[in-house]
Amino acid sequence: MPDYSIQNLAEQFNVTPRALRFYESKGLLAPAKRGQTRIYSERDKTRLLLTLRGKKLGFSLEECRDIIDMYGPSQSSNTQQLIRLCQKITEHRSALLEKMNAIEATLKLMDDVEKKCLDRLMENSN
Amino acid sequence: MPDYSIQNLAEQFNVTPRALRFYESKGLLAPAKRGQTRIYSERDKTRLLLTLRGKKLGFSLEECRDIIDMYGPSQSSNTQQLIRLCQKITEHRSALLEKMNAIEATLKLMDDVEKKCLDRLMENSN
DNA sequence: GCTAAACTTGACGTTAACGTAAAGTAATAT
DNA sequence: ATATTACTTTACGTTAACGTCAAGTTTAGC
Repeated sequence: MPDYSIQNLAEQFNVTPRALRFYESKGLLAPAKRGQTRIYSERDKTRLLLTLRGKKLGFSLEECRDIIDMYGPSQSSNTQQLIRLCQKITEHRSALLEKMNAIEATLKLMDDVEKKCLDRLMENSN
Repeated sequence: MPDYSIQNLAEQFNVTPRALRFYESKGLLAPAKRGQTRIYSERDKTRLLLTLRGKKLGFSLEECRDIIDMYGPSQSSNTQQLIRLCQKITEHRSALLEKMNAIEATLKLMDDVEKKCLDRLMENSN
């Protein structure tokens, strides 16, 4: 199982080591340590991927952490918590669907603008 | 054509008057003024909608402004600028498509987690 | 054994997106 | 006429998400 240095992982995802330490301080990552030095596992890599994916969608780091923590192998066989998880998933899903709608609306708008734009370019080239 | 007070428009979109003034200071809105008082038109309302839509998708206010300004009735028959606009649309579109992919990936992940969650709930209820 | 490179932990600085409080004005109700 | 209410500007406060030093440690090469 391949492990990564902080610099290496940072480069893979095009972020700075500072960001990785910051994410750790916020509970998003929890790399192993050999002495003082951080060692990132595949699990950390996956969590980082999910974090950045969440960020791209406009979620805060705290939201990302909560979501990722829940989706992880929480192993909570506790019925109450399982139900909570299902509820959270439903909430989160509708938030994502709203964003989808926003994207689709924007894409449509952009298509219109692009058409008008191209039309004018045609006229101008006469 | 219906105009809106700052309070009214704010309520419609569930934001604060402070936010509207802030958006104005950033060049996103430009309401008319009767004396000191702001009067928001349909155009302002539309721009606000687009702003909030952009925000929901994780764009900064500055990005929102740039995008909205370009898509607006810029009336620039200037060929150079029309070409720039088309390029910007292409860029922006690929950014949106990336977000779509992120959403779809997350939705899939959530479906998986939900299934496992429901499976466990079934077991527990035995 | 020494230096340079890569790592570490503080700690303060910065930007974005507003919140909030102060102090004044303008319209409206009584 | 006055009090309340809704608006205004100005300005400082706040949170998130890091950037940017400063100062020390550990590892790798020679």
